[in-house]
Parts: sequence; C-alpha cells; structure tokens
Amino acid sequence: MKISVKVDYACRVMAELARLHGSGELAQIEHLAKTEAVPASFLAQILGKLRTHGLIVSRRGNQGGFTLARPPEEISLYDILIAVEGECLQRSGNVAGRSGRRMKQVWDEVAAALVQKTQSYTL
Amino acid sequence: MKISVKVDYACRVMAELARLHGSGELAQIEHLAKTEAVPASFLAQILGKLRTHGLIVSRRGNQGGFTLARPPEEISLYDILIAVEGECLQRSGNVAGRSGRRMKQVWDEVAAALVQKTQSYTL
DNA sequence: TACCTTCTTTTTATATTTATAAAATCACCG
DNA sequence: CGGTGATTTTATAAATATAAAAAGAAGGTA
Repeated sequence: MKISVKVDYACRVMAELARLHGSGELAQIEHLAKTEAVPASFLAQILGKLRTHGLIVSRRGNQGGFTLARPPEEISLYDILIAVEGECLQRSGNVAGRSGRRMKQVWDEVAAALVQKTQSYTL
Repeated sequence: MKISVKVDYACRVMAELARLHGSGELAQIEHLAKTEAVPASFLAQILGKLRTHGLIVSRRGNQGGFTLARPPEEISLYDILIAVEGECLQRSGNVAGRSGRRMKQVWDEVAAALVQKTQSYTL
C-alpha cells in the first residue's frame, strides 16, 4: 500500500504540462525530465501510458512534443492513477478463507473512498 | 498503490481471532492457517508482527496459541495496517522537481483521508 | 527430569515488481 | 530527403513480496 515513484513522476510531469497549457507550446521529454527531475528514459514510458489513455497528445518530428489533451481542470489525480497503474487500489482478488469475502467487501469500500478523494484533486 | 496479500492475510486472521474472542480459547497457527486459507509458514511471520505491535498475545507450549490483546471493537483496520506494513500510504519522500513539494502535500492529504477511513473499520 | 507441543526467530530461496537504461524504429516537418 | 524527436522494444539491476524450513525457547505434563 504505497505510492510508486512512477505515479509520482507522472503527476509531477502532468503538473508541469498544466502550467504550460494555454501557451500553445509543446513540451519535449528532455525539458520535462529536467524541470521535474525525472529520468528521461523512464519518462518516455510514462508519457506513453498517459498518451494511450488520452490524457495527453503528442506530435513527432521537429518542434514535436507533448501537451494536455484537455483543460487542466478536467484532469484529476484519479485519471493519472488509472492511466499509469490501471487501478486506484488493487487487491489480489483472493477471497478464500472464512473471512475472505467480507474482507473484499471492506477493501472495496476503502477503495471507493480513495477514488472519491483522488477525483477531487485536479491539475 | 495496491493491497499486499500479506495485509489481507493479516486482516482475515484477525477476523477469525475476533470470532473466537470471548470463548477464552487460544487459536493455533495451524487452525488459523486452515480456516483462513493462509500458508502456515508465512503466517508465523505475520503473527510475529501483530504480536510485537501489541495487537495479539501468545502462549507457547501445550494448548498454546494466539488471542486478541484487546476487545475486537478496539482494534481497527488501521492498527493492522500499521503493524504489518509500518505505514498506511507510504511515498518515496522524493520532493525534487518544480512540482515535487506540491505533490507531497497532495499525497499527505490523500493519506490522511485513507487513515480516517481505515480507522473507522473495526473487527 | 524427560518429553512433547506450540510458538519464536532466523535463514534461505524464489518470484514478481519496480525502476532505470539503451537501442532500434517510426513519423513528421521543412 | 534529412534531421529531430516520439515510440517501441528489450534488457537488467535492485528491491520487495511471498514462502518454506530449520533451529531454538518456553510451557505443560507424565
């Protein structure tokens, strides 16, 4: 039950993209890596996820780069979490044992609370 | 950001101990492992943590075993989480980059919400 | 005391995930 | 075309999670 640095990186980079949003300029990996202190090669993979999930758009070639796909207010912490990790709070799915079923129920409720909280934060 | 099976195991076993609580009987590892479908050897380690954190008490020798250290209503999901994982929602502590500091702040708030939620569940 | 039961601690092993790096490839623009 | 920068793929080191087993300590019993 911990926050991976990958997610943290993703959020930081998205925050930087939000800051740049509106200027019309595209941000390049190199720039993002530097201003948010993220390894560039790792960042390439993270940006890939954000892109395939429709949070950012990219353009290749000269003067290429990344920018948000929608206004910052429409992108939540939850969206980033889902894009990078697939789920907000994932459990093993194991419901064996006498209390297995009940515990799954509890975890689902905790997860729901977390979803709500993360959705309330926007870029 | 996921729930380890270790924590899930711990909760299930604690639930079983809560069920047995009041009868005055001690539960043995073998019994707990079977009724909650947890590997016995792994369980030994988990019970060790729960014990050193004062959530359960044990007795060795013939007719030995484990029982809750306090009434079930006084043991929360949060207590179990702390005993087994050390923290509820841990982040890397890395606050580098332009948005690092702000993100830490956000994570702290999310963590606080999670603490509150997990404390509301009791055995 | 000898012995058996059950917890306790430590060690070891393996599998999976995480974090990172590098290289090859592909697409766009001038 | 040629160069720039995104995209994909592959590799790998390190950390973590999970599991098993063995040696050790404590308590009860005959």
